[in-house]
Parts: sequence; C-alpha cells; structure tokens
Amino acid sequence: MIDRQSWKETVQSTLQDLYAKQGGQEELAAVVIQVPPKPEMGDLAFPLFAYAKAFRKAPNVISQELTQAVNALENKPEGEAFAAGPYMNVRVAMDSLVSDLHRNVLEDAQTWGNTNSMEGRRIMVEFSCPNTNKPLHLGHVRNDCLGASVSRILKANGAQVMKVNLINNRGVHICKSMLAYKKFGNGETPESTGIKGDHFVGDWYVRFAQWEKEDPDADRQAQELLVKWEAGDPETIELWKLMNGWTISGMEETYRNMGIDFDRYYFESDTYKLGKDKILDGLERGVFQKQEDGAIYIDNSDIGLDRKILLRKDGTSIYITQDIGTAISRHEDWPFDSLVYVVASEQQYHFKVLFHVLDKLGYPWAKNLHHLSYGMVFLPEGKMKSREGTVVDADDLMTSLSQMAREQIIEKGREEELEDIDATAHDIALGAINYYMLQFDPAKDITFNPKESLSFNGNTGPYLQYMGARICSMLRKYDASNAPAFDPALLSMEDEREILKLIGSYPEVVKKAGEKYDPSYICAFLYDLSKKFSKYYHDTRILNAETPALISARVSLCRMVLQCLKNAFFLVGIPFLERM
RNA sequence: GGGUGCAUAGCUCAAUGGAUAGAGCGUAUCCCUCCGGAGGAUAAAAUCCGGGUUCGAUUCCCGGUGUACCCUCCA
Repeated sequence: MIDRQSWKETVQSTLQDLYAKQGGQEELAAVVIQVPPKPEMGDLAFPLFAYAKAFRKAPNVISQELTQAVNALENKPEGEAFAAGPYMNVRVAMDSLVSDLHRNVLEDAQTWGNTNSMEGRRIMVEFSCPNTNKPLHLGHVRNDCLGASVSRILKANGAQVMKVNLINNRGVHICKSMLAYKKFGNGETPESTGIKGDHFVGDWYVRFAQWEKEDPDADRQAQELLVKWEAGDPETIELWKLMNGWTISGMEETYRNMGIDFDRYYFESDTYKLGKDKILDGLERGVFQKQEDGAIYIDNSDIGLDRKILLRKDGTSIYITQDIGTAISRHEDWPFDSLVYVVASEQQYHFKVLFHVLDKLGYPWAKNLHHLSYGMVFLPEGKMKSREGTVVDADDLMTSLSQMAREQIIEKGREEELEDIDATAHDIALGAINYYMLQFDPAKDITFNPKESLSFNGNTGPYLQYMGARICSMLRKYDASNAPAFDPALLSMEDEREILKLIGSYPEVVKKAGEKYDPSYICAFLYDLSKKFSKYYHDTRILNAETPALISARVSLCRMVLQCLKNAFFLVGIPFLERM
C-alpha cells in the first residue's frame, strides 16, 4: 500500500546529490528500506551506517543532512522525513492510500489479496498419498493441511493448480493385511463389525505384525502373495480390490470431514507397470545397469550417491518404480510446468534419486520437480509407533477436538445463538487443526503434545475465528442505512494506522507464501492482525464512538479487517464463522 | 562411517544482515459501570560452543557439540 519504491528512489537520488555536493564522485551503494521496530518511529526507515565511510561523517550527521534535503524537495512522495539517530525515518501521509485500500478491499471482496505473480503457470500438487493398509494418522494430517493450503495459495497467486493424490495400493505391506485377513478374518466385514473400513483393514495389518512375531514364515508368505498379485492371480486380485475398497471409502470419509479434496486420484497399481517398462527401456539405452543377480539399478556416483536398485531381481517393482511411472503418466495427462510433491523430510533421498532418474531418462520437465519437504510430527515420547499404540489417529483427533469445542460452546452458554452446535463445533475443531499444523515453518519437526496442543486459547485457530465472529456481531448491530461517507482522515490513531498498514501488506504476504510454498506466513499474518485488532476494539469504542462519522470510519475499518480475515482463513483452511 | 535438516525463555514456536530478540502455554499480579472474557494489561524468563566476513550477525561462512531423518531388493 505504502509507495516504498518512490521513497526509495527519492532517498537514493537525494543522498547521491548530497554526496556530489561535497565532492563525491562514485556511485553510492543502494539504499536499504526497512520498517521501524515501533509504530511511533514512523512507517519507513533508512539505515545510513553504510555511507559513513564515503561521506567521512557519522551516520547521525548524514541522517540530519539527508532529512533536511528530503523535506525540502518539492515533489517528494507524500509524507514527512525525520532523523532518528543513524536512521532517517519517514512518516507517510496515509489518507489517500487508505481511501484506495478501503475501496479495493471492499470491492474486490473475496478476491482481494490475490496476486498475479504466478499467472499462467500450471502447477500440479501431489499430497496425502496414503497406503491402503491403515487409516490416516497425525503425519497425514500435517501433509493434508499443507497440500490443501499450498494449492489454494498457488491459485490465489494466479497459477492453474491440479491437486492429485497417489494411492499406494500395492506392495508387500498391502499383502500383509490381506494375508492376515485371509488367515484369521472368518469373512468379517466393516459392515458386519460396524468398524469404519480403513480402521478395519488397519486392524488386520496390526494382526499381521503379531503373527509375524510368532511365525517366522509369515514374511515369506507375504512376499509370495505379492508375486501372485503381480502375476494377476484372480483370487488375490479379488481380495485386494475388496479390501482396498474398504480402506479408500473410509479415507474419503476422513477427507470429507477435514475439508480435503482432490482433482484427480492416481493409483500405484495403474502406474507401476509403466514404471517397469521405462526402466527396462532405460536399461536397453544404457541409462541403467543390471547386477549379476538380475536386479536393475542406476549408478548415481555422478551426483555423489550410491547405486540405487530400481527393479528387484524377481522382477517385481519397488516404491521408486511406480513413482517413475506415475510422474511420466501425469505429465502426459496434464502437461505441467512444475510438480510439487508434498512429502515428509524422511524421503529427501528418495526424491533426489527420483528426480535424477527422470532427468537421466531425458524428460525435460524433470528439472521442474520440487519436493516440498516437511518435518516429522513427534509426540512428547518420541516418534509415533503403531506397535506401541502411540499413533494419533486422524479420525480420533477430529472427534476429540469436536467434542471439546462442543463442551466449550455449552459452557459459554452459546447454544441458543447457534443454529447447529455440531456443525459449529466441527468447524472450530477444523480451524484448530489447520492452524496448528500450518503455523510452523514446514521444514521443522514439530512436537504434538495432545494435552497442551489441543487448546482453544491463545495463539490458536479458534482465537482467530473468534475475532471474525466478534466483528460480525458488531456489524449486525450497526445500522448502516444513514451512515456518513467513509473519511480516512478519521482513522488517525496509532492503532488504526498499524492495522491499516497490516491490511495493506496482505497481498505481499500471499505472494511470499506462494513463492516459498509456505502457509505459515499467512498464519503469522492472521495472528498479527487479530492480536492488533483485538487490542484495538478492547481499547477503542466503535459503535458508541463520539460522532456518526467516526463510527462510520471505524466500522469501515472493521469491515476491512473482516474481509482480510475471511480471505486468509480460506487459504489456510480455517472455516469462517459468523457466530460461535 | 557418509548425506541432509534442525539448535532462540521452563515448554511449543517467531524474528527481510540493523534500533530495546517477539508470541502462546505455564508461573505471578491486575481488568466485566464499555460493542461476546475463546479476551485485554503488567512482570520474571532466551540466541548451543569457538572462529571468520561486516560499521553492525539470532540471521551469512567455517569448525565443533547435540539432536532428528535418510543412506533397505520397506513404502
């Protein structure tokens, strides 16, 4: 909103003139523009340390001379410069800027804040990618929140986005739950037991782990079943389809519940054969080599890595085999400019190799593949372990949070106000989860403490939702019919200037979040805005301000904040609530 | 052993190379004559260690220490 560029240019040329006056010849270093640490110190800051040597003067002195020169200019940008020690700071005149901002925010409404920084780019985003042998857990939740949010942020920056999910529905782990079910299942089904499909299949996976401990032959049998599966044995395929169907329908229920959706599903079972073909093809062309025992590998010594097996000696495919096939068929389906894989940091090596393999196979787009690597989610006692029953299940998490939200609603006596308590509780839970998962730098490992993390107070999603609900509540009480026109000059308090500047910076935040694939910038913005607004309405009368014009101006500010909250909420998956 | 991240307050996290390193939780103390207390205010409390670059380093570089993940014909 503030015209930083004009100020920068003005200061640069004034500084250069000043230097020339005292006989300086050479070109000075580019001026740096900053935001002062406190609002009362102005809106812009120019540190002048770097020029001390050239001017042979202390930065404080340069600041004073520069300030005088800048303020004496006839056609400087609107505002006032003042010396602040070794800095020259500027307080910008905001009235016309605020008028524009006010108009833009309210006219653009839900598209306000969107940028065109990625206009025309076609970006595919892969996320979630569950295995069909167990239900979604906390790790998937971080993945899903990130993938969904990044997709929305890229879109808000003008990109065309294709959200894809890759169902890992084949492999020895799938065979393990199938085998245990075959052996011990007695024909039970999710329907007969009343257990959600993905949980039902997951239970058999756990059962296999127990059996494996008792019977050393279990693992060999699982491998055998995988070979049968790849050979297309009808009975095996039938069971596989049945069990995958159970899992996937269970997961889709979880996705729906969490507001996650995809434009397209890919199935590993459909693409691994293409991967195999491409590897055999690469072998023929001399890109890959064959070991004495028959396994095919790529020699990665050119990028400082060891050899990597691409196809087992028995001819069955492994994890990377299908990823090769999947990437190729995706580019055929929807030619993308870039493909973003949202996958945990533990797979960094895998993606390094994958991208290298595709590059060696000669696909030009292999250079535009990006691994959005995010940190692990740990529990206070360490890594989640299914064997020790410490896995935090996604469905359980949603259920317990909804339950907590429901209790709070009742405790606060809000039932009467709400049309649908369960729906509101659900949205609060969703807001809490999304904000929790997205507020941190994706690269960082995070520790999820169920007792401490599941709070609705402080820096949480519900706190943000509450701000929105409070503003809505105010606006409902305001009669706008004879409201005086918006006068930006009335919003001159420090608090108001701060809030307006923050709103003005929102498009830049959206842009940065897109460039960095990082929703945490949006989260930080939301918290900052909410906290500032929260203090503002605590200290300042709005609906009962002194004059109708003042009321109108402040209400307008509230409307702007509200629009900004709504738009940012959308990007990070926090449901907006008019009442809560 | 090699590779890649990470290291900031008691805990969980912020901080475009700049001014007094910010929040939440927890702890202590205040605030419902005022628009919703899922709130506001105040206080105590931190940059892993050693070098280097720079006018200036939490930030950049090198070394060390700690920690996590990977280096499987698991996914």
